[in-house]
Amino acid sequence: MTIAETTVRETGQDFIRDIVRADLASGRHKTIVTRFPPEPNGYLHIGHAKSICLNFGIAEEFGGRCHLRFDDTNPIKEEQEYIEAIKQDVRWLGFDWGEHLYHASDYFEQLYAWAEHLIRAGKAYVDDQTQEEMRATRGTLTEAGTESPYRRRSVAENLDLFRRMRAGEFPNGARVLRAKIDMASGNINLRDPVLYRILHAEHPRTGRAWCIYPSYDFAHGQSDAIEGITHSICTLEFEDHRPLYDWLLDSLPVPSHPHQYEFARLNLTYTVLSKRVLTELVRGGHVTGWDDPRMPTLAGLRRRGVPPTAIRDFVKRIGVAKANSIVDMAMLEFSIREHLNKTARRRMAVLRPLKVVIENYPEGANEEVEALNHPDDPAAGTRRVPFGRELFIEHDDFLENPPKKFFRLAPGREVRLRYAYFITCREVIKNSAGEVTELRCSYDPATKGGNAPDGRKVQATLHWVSAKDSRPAEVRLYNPLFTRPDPNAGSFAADLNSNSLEVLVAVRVEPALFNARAGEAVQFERQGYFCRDSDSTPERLVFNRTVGLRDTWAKVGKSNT
RNA sequence: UGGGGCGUAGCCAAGUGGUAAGGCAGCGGAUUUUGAUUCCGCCAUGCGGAGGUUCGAAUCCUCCCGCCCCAGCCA
Repeated sequence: MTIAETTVRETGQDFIRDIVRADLASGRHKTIVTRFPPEPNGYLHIGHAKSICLNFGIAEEFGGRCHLRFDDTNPIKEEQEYIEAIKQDVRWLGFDWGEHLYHASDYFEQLYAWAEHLIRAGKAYVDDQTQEEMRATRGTLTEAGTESPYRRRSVAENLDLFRRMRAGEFPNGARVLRAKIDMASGNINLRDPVLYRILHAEHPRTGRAWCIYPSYDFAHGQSDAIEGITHSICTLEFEDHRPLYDWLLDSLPVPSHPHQYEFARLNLTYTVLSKRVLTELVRGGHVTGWDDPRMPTLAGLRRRGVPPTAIRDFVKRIGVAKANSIVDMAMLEFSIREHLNKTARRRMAVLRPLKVVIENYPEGANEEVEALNHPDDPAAGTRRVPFGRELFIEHDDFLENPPKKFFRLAPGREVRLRYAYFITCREVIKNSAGEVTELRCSYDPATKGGNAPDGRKVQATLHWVSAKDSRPAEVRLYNPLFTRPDPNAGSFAADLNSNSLEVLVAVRVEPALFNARAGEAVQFERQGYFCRDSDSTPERLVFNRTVGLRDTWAKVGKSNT
């Protein structure tokens, strides 16, 4: 493959970018304008990240622009809190809408005028049927619907009624404005869809100015047209709304006629990406909030320590297509580890401490060893780590009766303490329950720094902390929120993982971690990537495990037992 | 049984008539003061199935099978 071809691949190749490229080449468009149009009724999640990266990414790559537009047409569900959170999350992901921040509600007056235009053209009418009557007359998937008795109202009567709807003369649900299309269409979206409904409700932006609100279908395409969007990209479930999208634009004196393209939304194993379910997880107290580190929300991923670049890399890797799919969580984890491996400073922390006393180490001696901050990046420098007669090592790193391929500490066996000395286990101390509580070891002063002058080798290198110089901390380990790779969104409660949070309260961390900054990723050597949680106080450090390291031994160990 | 889509490896995904990219996972091996990282190698005689067209088919045609979406005054 030539360098040129490689470059093309790197920019990301998918059917939408193919269309954009072709539209540019043919001169159909001079500049590309896309938009990311969230409804402010919840927090953004990683599925939205796919859409954000697609829309802003295309704008970036082709020298166009991408608008951030809040699709705020349903005041009952929307809140200002969500608007602010969404803006923060898009920025965090690394995208900038510049001056192009819009709201569908900015266009309410224009949209209203276009509704009257449709009425005058005989293409819309006020329907007095109840919601139940409308449902009954819509027909079914296989049978045509029947026309409303109000469908043949005069233009004058429709106009009068619609104006009175706007004026607030009628209660919620009394009447709607409907497009007059085709009650027998195979496409149910074309069976006289509702364009406006009466909603006496406070809107986060327009307050009480309106008591009728446009439906998604009436607002979306026209908003696109007003903003000069060239490519209106949405998910697959809107595919059969496209004929309606086009019908409206063709029927109205809009300034442009954008085109809608659909792609498959993201699904992730062991995860649910449905705003309804995420909202229920929060409201039902199954998680601590929208930013709970177990949540697939951008706020949750951020708090967990996932870098935005890892999310962008992940999105690039999964591609954009029209086939429904479920992406393996391992792909996301790979992108996170890949980024963190390059950037995170290395530190030592013992998650489940086991005391080690070095019997031949001088009582009361003070010593520090020099440790690398990053093994592959000399520029990251080194730090001093206090060593001492009493240490903690990981409980998992000792086994009294080690199986065949266990390389770590065992009675009589010698291992290396990273950056320090070789030690040998001399004695195992147990409590009355027979549990190992302490190890008595000896060290070889000649191995300082971690190498034996006589060239002898050890099979394992362990992380450790000094007992008196380390501090206690809390560590939160996260597991998937769901027990099944494909949890049922309809009855998610049954698939909830009761072990999604594991709290370790007796963790010991080295001094370099005492001042860890919130949001700064560190690697706890041999454990994984962590970051200080916002729950931390000066007295009590709390760390989140972002993701563990790949653990080949865990697999070997499992198949061994 | 209506309309709209989609089926390429365990999971994503390129491919648009010239003989199946890439990534993740997995499996071997080398290096290693993280059982990490890094590096090397392996992993679809096959593209939902059956026919057909063609010198040649994942790509074109026919029929069949499977999966997803649509019957909100949600988006």
